[in-house]
Amino acid sequence: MLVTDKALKDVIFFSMDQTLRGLRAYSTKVFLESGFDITVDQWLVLKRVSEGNGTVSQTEIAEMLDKDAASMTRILDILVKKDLLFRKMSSQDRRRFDLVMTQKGIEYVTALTPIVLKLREQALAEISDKEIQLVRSILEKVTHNLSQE
Amino acid sequence: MLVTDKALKDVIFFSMDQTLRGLRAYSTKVFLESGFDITVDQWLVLKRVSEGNGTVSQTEIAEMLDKDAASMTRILDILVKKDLLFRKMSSQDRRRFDLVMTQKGIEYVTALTPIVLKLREQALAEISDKEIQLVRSILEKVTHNLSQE
DNA sequence: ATTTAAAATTTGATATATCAAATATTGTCT
DNA sequence: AGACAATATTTGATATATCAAATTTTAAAT
Repeated sequence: MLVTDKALKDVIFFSMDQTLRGLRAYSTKVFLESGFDITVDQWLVLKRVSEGNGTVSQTEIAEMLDKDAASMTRILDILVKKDLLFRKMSSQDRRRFDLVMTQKGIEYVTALTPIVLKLREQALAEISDKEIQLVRSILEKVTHNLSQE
Repeated sequence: MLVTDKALKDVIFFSMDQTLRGLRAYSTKVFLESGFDITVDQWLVLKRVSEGNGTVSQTEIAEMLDKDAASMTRILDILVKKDLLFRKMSSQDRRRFDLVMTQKGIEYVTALTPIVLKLREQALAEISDKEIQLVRSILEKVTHNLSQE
């Protein structure tokens, strides 16, 4: 039974995208209001760098975040320009850079981490772990469905 | 009880984003392999135009798709350049353009509509309507949670 | 009828994603 | 050692998103 055309609002992927865009916009706004001029993507990168301070390369961060190497170069350029981290050439492998936090970068991570946790809590209020698990299993099914031939 | 830091893969919003990006990339690939050089965003716009052929403005399409007017201008520029639609000045309101399909645009929509339905079916295989409803209700909760103060 | 406010579209600036091509450096193979 | 493949990063082109400012036209208010 071929489903006929649906209104966009009934397409679950459209709703997902809308919700995510809303969360992204809201988070950026909260960051800004808290005094931190940083986007969500920049935050994700900064946080991963801070977790492996001085030991992770651009490629490694890109893999963790499922991002393109080219995007990573550009996001890092911005974080460097904002004086939140810097590139240090690896002594073992001169192709790669180890990413190192600046003092300001560390302050950002220290201050933003609890803010991000609170944001997440707010977004997931009244939603049980069981429900989240269900959503996760559905996402996994979708990914699996697309990888099949 | 303040949740401590989580690995990214355990953050449900990250997983959602990953799944959506995968679906988007897969769809674009299928479009291309089917002989249609069009992105998912361009498709969404073209489809909405076709549904109100000659009677909808840029702002109206932008609202339906929850997009910025500036983005809409640029996506339409591309669709015009690809000869899939054109802008016709409205006789009632000279500020606005009515969007009109070209023959080629109509052919694209005719051919792509069943492809998109099949993609959606594939992505949602083995997922029940009940599960989709649950995901939808959770997305609504999230959106609601963010709009509260 | 003027002034003023609102609406539709565009444009410029900045951020991000993806793909392909280019560079520099390592690793591997024989 | 020398050739060739693989890896890390960068750069250019194109697509999209968001914000702010500008333009044109219409609507509203006095």
